[in-house]
Amino acid sequence: MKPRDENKIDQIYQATLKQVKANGLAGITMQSVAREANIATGTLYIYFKNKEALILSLYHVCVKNSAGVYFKNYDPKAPFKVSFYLIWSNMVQHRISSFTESIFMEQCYHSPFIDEDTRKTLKKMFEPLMNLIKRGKEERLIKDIDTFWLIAFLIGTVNEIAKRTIYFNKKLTTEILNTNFQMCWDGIKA
Amino acid sequence: MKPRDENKIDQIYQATLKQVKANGLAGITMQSVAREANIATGTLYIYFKNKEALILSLYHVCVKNSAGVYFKNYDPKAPFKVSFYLIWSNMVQHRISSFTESIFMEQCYHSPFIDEDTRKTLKKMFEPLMNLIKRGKEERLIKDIDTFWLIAFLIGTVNEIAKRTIYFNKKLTTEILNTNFQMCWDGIKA
Amino acid sequence: MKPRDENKIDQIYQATLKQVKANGLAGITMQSVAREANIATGTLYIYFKNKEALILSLYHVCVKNSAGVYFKNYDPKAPFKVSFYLIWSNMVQHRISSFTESIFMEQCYHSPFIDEDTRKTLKKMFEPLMNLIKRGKEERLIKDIDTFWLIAFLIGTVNEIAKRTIYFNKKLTTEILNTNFQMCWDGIKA
Amino acid sequence: MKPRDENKIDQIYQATLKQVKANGLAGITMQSVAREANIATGTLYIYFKNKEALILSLYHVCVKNSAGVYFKNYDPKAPFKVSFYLIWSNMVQHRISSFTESIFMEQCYHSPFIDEDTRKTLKKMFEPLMNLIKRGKEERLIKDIDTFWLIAFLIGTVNEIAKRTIYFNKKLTTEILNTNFQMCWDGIKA
DNA sequence: GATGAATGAGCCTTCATTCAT
DNA sequence: TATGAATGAAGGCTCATTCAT
Repeated sequence: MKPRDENKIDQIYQATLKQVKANGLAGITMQSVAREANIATGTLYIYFKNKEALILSLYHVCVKNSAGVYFKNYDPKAPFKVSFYLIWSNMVQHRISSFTESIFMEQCYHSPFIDEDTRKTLKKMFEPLMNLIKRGKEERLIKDIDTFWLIAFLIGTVNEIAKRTIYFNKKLTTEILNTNFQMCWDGIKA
Repeated sequence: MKPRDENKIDQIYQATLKQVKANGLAGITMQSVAREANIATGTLYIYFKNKEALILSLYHVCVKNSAGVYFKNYDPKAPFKVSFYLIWSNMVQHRISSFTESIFMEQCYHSPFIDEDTRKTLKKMFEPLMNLIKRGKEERLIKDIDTFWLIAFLIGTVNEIAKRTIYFNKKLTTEILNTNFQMCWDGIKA
Repeated sequence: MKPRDENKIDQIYQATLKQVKANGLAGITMQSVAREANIATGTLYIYFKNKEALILSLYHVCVKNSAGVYFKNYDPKAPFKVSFYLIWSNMVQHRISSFTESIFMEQCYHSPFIDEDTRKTLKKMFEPLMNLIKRGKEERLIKDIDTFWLIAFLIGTVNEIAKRTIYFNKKLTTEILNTNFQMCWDGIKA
Repeated sequence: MKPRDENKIDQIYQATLKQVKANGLAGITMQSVAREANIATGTLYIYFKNKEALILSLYHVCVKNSAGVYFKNYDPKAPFKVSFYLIWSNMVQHRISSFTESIFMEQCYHSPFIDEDTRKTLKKMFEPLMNLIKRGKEERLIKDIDTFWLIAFLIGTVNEIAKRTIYFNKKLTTEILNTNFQMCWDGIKA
């Protein structure tokens, strides 16, 4: 299942995301995805075994993409706050620029498509962040709270900032980004 | 004549929520809801015009429920931090205890079932919170940041705490609740 | 199955006819008939065993009504042409004034509701007419053609006059009636 | 790729007509039509948007067919009575040979499937006949009666002859045809 | 008898999947 | 490989009929 026209797979992914954004996960059909991707219905089944495989596969790609972007330019040797700000703002910006993917992932989370196993791989992608947080605690820069909750705090703010930027059609200026970061930092700093 | 069993509506609501939790919004069918509610398929249509009406109606009930609980015991004359803590912990606890409803609302948000209008009514329910935040700023207790982002910060943390409590099967002790509140408060306090 | 409120049966009949006129035989439902008749659905089943029984019963009533009216004031001893004119115009006028019933009967004719037996009873109701025609032939007043076709000719013109009067919203003046009769008479007279 | 089997449309039409003849318009279901046409239910929806579209479409085809046959071999320059006989007997014969279509059209007429517009196009198809009738009046060959009623007379007889030929299983010999025509002609001739 | 809520079989329609070209 | 017509299982919904009140 690795046919030559790799580019066509991306067409299918994009078509799927577009459909999910427009109609929700419940609203996508193989025909509508095919139509959106400008291919025949049957062609979908050359690239993906079935609907579940398509969605699962896209889900994995989205998760991998996220993780990749989150840690872009991350230098484990840079000072803690610099690294933390970098990752935090990477996350915010990626969730905004790839908001369609975020919606898709969110919708998948409780769907029958995603099984428990798939759900857990998500966790592993955040290990670099966990390690950074641990280091912050060791350096006495941030509160001595269970890393689990520190990350919850961090992700929660990131998600909501992204959501609201999109839904309320806000422009996320550097000033606003920094203001939000300030709250987040004040929340975790020792 | 058999009188219309008003409490049957609640049976249907509960059945719907259970199905959504198990299979996602995309996975519910009128038959599965009916089966879960121990009624015939046709009976569903006595109480709700169609599937969309059922979901929309349940959505409204959930939203109304939430707002009601969020501001339970809220006394606008109490000191700011007391009120803020009350509402914040109400939100966390309600989102945990009614997690199924939360999932449902989240899934609805991007579905074709919920229209723009419905989406906006949601906003109004949070006005008491907005007023409290404004008061906090006037009393110089919290940062002078756009209320919009202060609320984003607040809700983001609340959501993620609830999510993780459920998904990772954590017990939310008073200690953990307070630790999380501390982060949130440090984030917004002046 | 002869309950006291005979009047209610007529309500049901009228409601049925009204529904058939509005939506065709395919369009009637027991609930719509009940609603139109201002009774509960269940009540229908007190007066009629089931839907088929209701329709069949109404069909018979309509047929009987027709036959009754067709031969109203008919005196077998009156001169042939007088009798013929009387019956012919009775038929035209009845089919117009009871047009809803005519539609109903026509729609029934090819429906699964009406069986072969029922269909044949219709034939018997026209025996007086057949006898009159035979007499006309004996008196050498009308053509010596198989009575079967003479009646076909007669009924065909009657039906079409009635149909067009209704569909094209014509007013059937005595003049027009007589003009049409003239054609019919010229057609059959010896 | 399997090309769209255009002749399948005719299979569907024939299956529909057969079902209507057997069970009436009220009795047809998409599954029964599909089964009769030896295709899957879903295939019906490739060729017709829905049940209404199928019926409407078939109705139009039937009407067009009729009009085509009615005026077959009609030469406007031929003597009046010749033309009149031609059309009259065309009508009789077509209504008999395509009796299933006739039943279908009749049943449609009062159904919710056929709207007012559709009903009116029917009228236009008879314009050549109307012109012939007018010519007959100008040539003083037929009675000076409103064309509307002359046509009513004509169609009424045609319909009833066809109906009875079928229902009573008669063989329409040339002799019988001519006998009937004689009545019709005597009815309208000046 | 009268009511209308409840039922569930069955209808119309959709859609994941297959298959002939 | 690509196509899209064909399939039929399954979903939303209706409606004849029953039944508790």
